[in-house]
This record gives sequence, structure tokens and C-alpha cells, in this order.
Amino acid sequence: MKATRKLSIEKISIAPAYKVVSQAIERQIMQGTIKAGDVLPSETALAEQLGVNRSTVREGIRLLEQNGLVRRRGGKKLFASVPHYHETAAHVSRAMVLHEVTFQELWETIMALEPVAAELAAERATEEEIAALEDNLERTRRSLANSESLTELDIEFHHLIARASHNRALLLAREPLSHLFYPAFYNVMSRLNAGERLFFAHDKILEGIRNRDPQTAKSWMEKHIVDFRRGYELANLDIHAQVEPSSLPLVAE
Amino acid sequence: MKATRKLSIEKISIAPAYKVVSQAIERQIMQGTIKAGDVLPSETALAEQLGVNRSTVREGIRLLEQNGLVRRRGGKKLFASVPHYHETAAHVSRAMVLHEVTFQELWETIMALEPVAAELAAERATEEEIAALEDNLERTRRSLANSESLTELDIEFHHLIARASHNRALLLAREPLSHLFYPAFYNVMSRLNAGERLFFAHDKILEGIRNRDPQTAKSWMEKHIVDFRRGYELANLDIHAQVEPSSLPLVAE
DNA sequence: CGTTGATTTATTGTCCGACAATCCAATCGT
DNA sequence: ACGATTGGATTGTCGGACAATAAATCAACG
Repeated sequence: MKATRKLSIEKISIAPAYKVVSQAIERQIMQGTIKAGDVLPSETALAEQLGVNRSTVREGIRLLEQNGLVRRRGGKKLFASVPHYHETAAHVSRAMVLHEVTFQELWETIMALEPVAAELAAERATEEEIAALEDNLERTRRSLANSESLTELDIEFHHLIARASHNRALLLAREPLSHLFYPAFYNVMSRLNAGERLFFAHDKILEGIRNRDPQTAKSWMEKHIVDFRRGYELANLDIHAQVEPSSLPLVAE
Repeated sequence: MKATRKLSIEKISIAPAYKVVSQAIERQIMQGTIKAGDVLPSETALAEQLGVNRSTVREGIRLLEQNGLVRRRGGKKLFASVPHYHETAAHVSRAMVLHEVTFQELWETIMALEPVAAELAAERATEEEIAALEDNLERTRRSLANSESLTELDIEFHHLIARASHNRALLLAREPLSHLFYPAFYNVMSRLNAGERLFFAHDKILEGIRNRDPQTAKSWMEKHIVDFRRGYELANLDIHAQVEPSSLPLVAE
């Protein structure tokens, strides 16, 4: 940059310039100097400001881009941005797959989160959110035969509930888990023909939410999740099997 | 628009080459063609294989690098890698801060996770893990006066319990939350002098774990988390305040 | 023969310059 | 006022260059 502050022969590894560039911009975004939606200077301008070459700036931008802190809109301009929750969820999903998390670990965690989500949803869901849930339920009723859409509808149902909980931390924590359940869920559904039970449980949960009855919503959600595990075992699937990456793209927006 | 005689299938923008490069490598890693620890070809070799320029390869590598799918060791060689859980946690933390998650949301979520973690830890903790928890407790006892170390020790305690739960999904889900609690926790500690209560609760939780008594561990953890919230309110802090970014680095390894 | 030290080679990080495609904005024609 | 045109700005990609340094190779030495 400008001042040479490298007098001491510090431990090791001065960060490469592209990383410094990325961190410099990241700091400004985190501090609020740059707000989401702001358009960033052009690459050449940044290169000049930061005193590095454009190629270096580009590499720095790639880091931010992958984080979702920055994205291109309209193909040209670079905007600061808040990471979309499904990008974040995808990161976590991938990490879990690579860490070879088992179905049981997934289940234990979702079992901790979903009932709370249902409980909070019963307290806070807006009319629109309840309508969306009812729409989902209706589509579920019409898809009882089709394992594939049933699986997608179930994932959507739980996602909608998490949204209705109005708790973004919860939403962000459960999303990657839900995503990873897809393959297991599909397996259970196509082998067990458990559509009726699923519909019934969803109906009860939604009833609890509609009636602003957190306890009902919560306990039916618990039953629902427990039931799924039983189905998993009944379908002769290995509870200690590693979760597979789901090719299903995370729900958008 | 359609004045040119280009084939009309041109609508969707083709992904830039650097993204294609990144995805190509990512796919190989996810499929297991490349396993964690493998050393990747040099940039020039990759450029040749993929038929693009080295600069383009570099930009692609940056994407993977930020994801933790790939990292440099010894400053030269590029290794495939599994994302470290604290990298993933940092992603999520940042996302939550930028989404302006409130303390209440954070609390509700951690309230769902921590008791389950304690419960599972009581069932599964190894002797080493229990020893580490006891060591932590002892250090806590000696730090009752110091808010700062108390905060760090508490975070470590909960992290150790999550580890002892032997559930990596749970570990990964709760880590970013725990991290974000740091500032709030420090505030409560330094205003309320609640070290004794904290120590007492930790002691009870650990007792439950040591005695392989999941219910005790779980219910004391519940009390502990509820207690923290009460402390937060007693300290006159706003439950709906946005969480701040913690400058505390995530626990390493 | 194994260890150490010197030398060569390979590779990364950074820079420079170039160019086509394309988006953006200002201008122009009507 | 408004649509088309044009020209500048910007991005994505390429090619090449070079210093620094990690890795590999070889030489000397005990």
C-alpha cells in the first residue's frame, strides 16, 4: 500500500495481495461503509485505489463473489450484497457431505429444530404464510401417489414453516439439513407409500399453526419427525449411512 | 433484439469460464475422484488440461479456495480439502450479521440446540472429552472475576459439549450461533457478575454428563440457557438488538 | 551410507498489455 | 418526446513476463 510496516520479521506468511484486497472490501461491507445494493467501483478503479494490478483485484473479487458478499447484476456492474440464505445453506450442505455426516446426525439435529420452528410459526405466522402452507397442503393432497413431488412438497412445507417462524437464525440453521434429507426422504416415500401419514401430520401441524396453538403444532411436528425416522428404518435403510449430496437445487430467493 | 440471425437459444447467459473451471474441479472433489489430501496439478497444467488461460484457472481456484474445498499448504502445492468447520461457521456467522439477525432469534435457536447437545454428550462423551470439560470447568472456577476469560471459557465449554455429542451436523449448526453470542455474553458478564451462577450450571451439566444421565444434563442446560436470557434482560440489553460481528476468531482446528 | 549443503527447476504471485463482447450513456434523427 | 445509433467504459479472457520461493536434484562430507 503506502506505509511499509513490515519491519519485524514476523512469524510467517504475509497474506497474498488478492486476499488483502478481498479482506479490505469485506471489512468495508461488514462495517457498513458499503451497504448492500451499492455499486462498487470498476476493476480498474479498484486496482488504482488499492495500488495493485487489475488481475489481482479480480482474484480478490472472486473470493467475495463466492461468499455472496458481492455479485454481478446485469452482467456488468458489481454490487455489494447480503449473502442469499440458500448460498449459505449450500456451503453448509457441502461441508456436511464432505464431513461424511450420517443420517442419524442429521435427524437428531432436525429433530431439535423443527418442533421449535413449528411452535414459533404458530405464534407468528402471517395470514399470507398460512395461506402458502395451505396451498402446499392442498398440492400435497393431490400428489399422494407421486413420491418425487411428495418429497419436494414436504421440503417446501418445512421450509415454509421455518419462514413463518420469523427466525432467520433458525431458518439458516435448518435449511442445509432439510436439503440433505431429500435423497433419504425420496427413498422412504417410494418404498413405503407413506403419503397418507405425511399428509395427516402436515394437516395437524398446520391446524396448530392456524389456531395459534404452539403446543399442538410442536408436538405434531415432533411426531412427524419421529415418524419419518421410523419410516426410514422400516424401509430398511441404514441409519448410519453417510448422507449423499442432493442434486436438487436449493429453493430460490 | 432478434434482428440478428443468431439462434434464439442464446437467452441464458453462459457461465464465465472461471466459474466453469471451479465447478469442474468441485464436481471431481464431490464425486470423490479427487479425495481430500490429494495434491492438484499445477496451475499451468490445469490451464492446459481445461484449455483455458492460467489467469482463468487462478480465478477459478479462488472460488474453491474460499469454500475450503482446496487450500495451499507450504505456500506452494495445492491440496484438495474438506472445509474446516470453523470456516463454514464463519460463513454462516457473517450471513447472520448481514441479515441483521436479532439476539432473540439467536437465543431461540441456540435454545433448541444446546439441550440436545448436552443430552447426546451425556450418552456419548469419551473419557478424554469429559476430562477436557473438567479442565475447562476448573479454569472457569479460577476465572470467576474476569469477564473476558469467563466469556471465552463459556464458549469453549459449550463447544466441547457439542463435540462430545459426536454429532457433526449439530456441531456445524450451533457453532456460528455460539460465536455470535460473544459480545452479548461479555456484556452480561461484565455487568451482572454472574460468574457464580454460570459455574454452578456448568458444574451441574458436567455432572449429568459424567454420570451418563442425559436428562439431568439436558435440563440443566435448558436452565442455563434460560438463565442467560434473563441475565441479558436484567442487564438492560435489548432483546431485539441486532447481533454484532464478533472480532473473536473462531476456535481453531 | 546417511546427512547436510548447494544448485537447479518448477510453481506461484504479481504485473503489463491487449482485445472482443457487451453494457451504458449520451447523442442524434425524427 | 422517443427510438435508434454510436462511442466509451467495463468485463472476461488471453498471452507473456519476472521475482520470489518451495521442491527436487545433485554434490560434498562425515
